[in-house]
Amino acid sequence: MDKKIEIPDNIHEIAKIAKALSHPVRVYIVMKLAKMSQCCYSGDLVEELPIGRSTLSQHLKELKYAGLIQGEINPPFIKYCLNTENFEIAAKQFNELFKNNYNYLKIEEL
Amino acid sequence: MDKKIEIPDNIHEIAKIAKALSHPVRVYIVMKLAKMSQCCYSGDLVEELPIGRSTLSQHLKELKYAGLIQGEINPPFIKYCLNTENFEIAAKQFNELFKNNYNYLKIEEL
DNA sequence: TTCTTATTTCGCAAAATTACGAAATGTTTT
DNA sequence: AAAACATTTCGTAATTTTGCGAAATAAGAA
Repeated sequence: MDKKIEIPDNIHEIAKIAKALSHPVRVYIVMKLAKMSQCCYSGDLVEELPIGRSTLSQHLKELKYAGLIQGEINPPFIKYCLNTENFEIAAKQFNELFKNNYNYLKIEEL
Repeated sequence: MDKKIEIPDNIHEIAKIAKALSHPVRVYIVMKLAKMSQCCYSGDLVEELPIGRSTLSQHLKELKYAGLIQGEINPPFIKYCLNTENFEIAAKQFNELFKNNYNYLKIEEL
C-alpha cells in the first residue's frame, strides 16, 4: 500500500553537483577553470571577484567538497585546478538529465 | 586599479537553474518529466515521494519559478509538464559549462 | 628568529532553505 | 447549498547558506 520510493543515488549525486553550482561565484570559478583548462590562485580570483578572501575560501571549499576542483599546494600559494575526472563524471550525469535535448543539440551545434 | 568584474548574466542563469536542481526531490521530478516526456499530477508525486503535500508544493513552485516546469490547470487537478523551451535553453547552458568534455563524450557515447 | 605573504579557519549575524500541519482556495459532485 | 477533493498558501521552527573581519596557519625572505 505504501508506494513511497527512495530517491536513487545518482539523483542525489546530481543534486550535490547542482548545489555546488548553485552560486554565481562558484559557477564562475568552475567555468574559468574549465574554459582555460589551466589552474589559478585564490589571490587571482579574489582580485577579480567582488567578494572577500574568507568568503572566496568558503566557495573553494565547497567546490572541493563536491569534487569539482582540487588544490595543489605550491607555497606560499595554493593553486586550484579542475578535478577533470570528476568533472567528466558530472558532465555525464547532466548529460543524462538533459538527454532528451541531445538530439536537438547534436543537429543544431555539434 | 579596481579589477573587480561583474559576474555576467549567463553565469547567473546557470546558477539559477543549478539552484533549482540542488535538491534531490526536484531533480527527481525534472528527470521524471524529461524521461517520460509526459505530464504528471502533484497527487501522483506525493504518493511516490517521501514528503508531504505542502512540501512538494513548494518544490514545484521553485521549479516553476526557475522556468523548468509549467502547470496546466485541469480541475480539480493541476497537471505539471516540463517547460521544454526553457529546458532546452538550460541544456545548452550546461552544455556550454561542460563543453570541455564534449569531445570526450562524443567519442565515447554519441 | 622575526617579518611578510597567501590562504584558511573561527565566530558571528543576516538571510534563505526545508519541512510540516492547519487553514484557505477553487472546482466538482451530491 | 453543502460536502468532497486536489492543491496551495500561511505560520512556524530547525537547519543551512552566505558573507565578513579577526585570528590562526604555514612557508619563504630578511
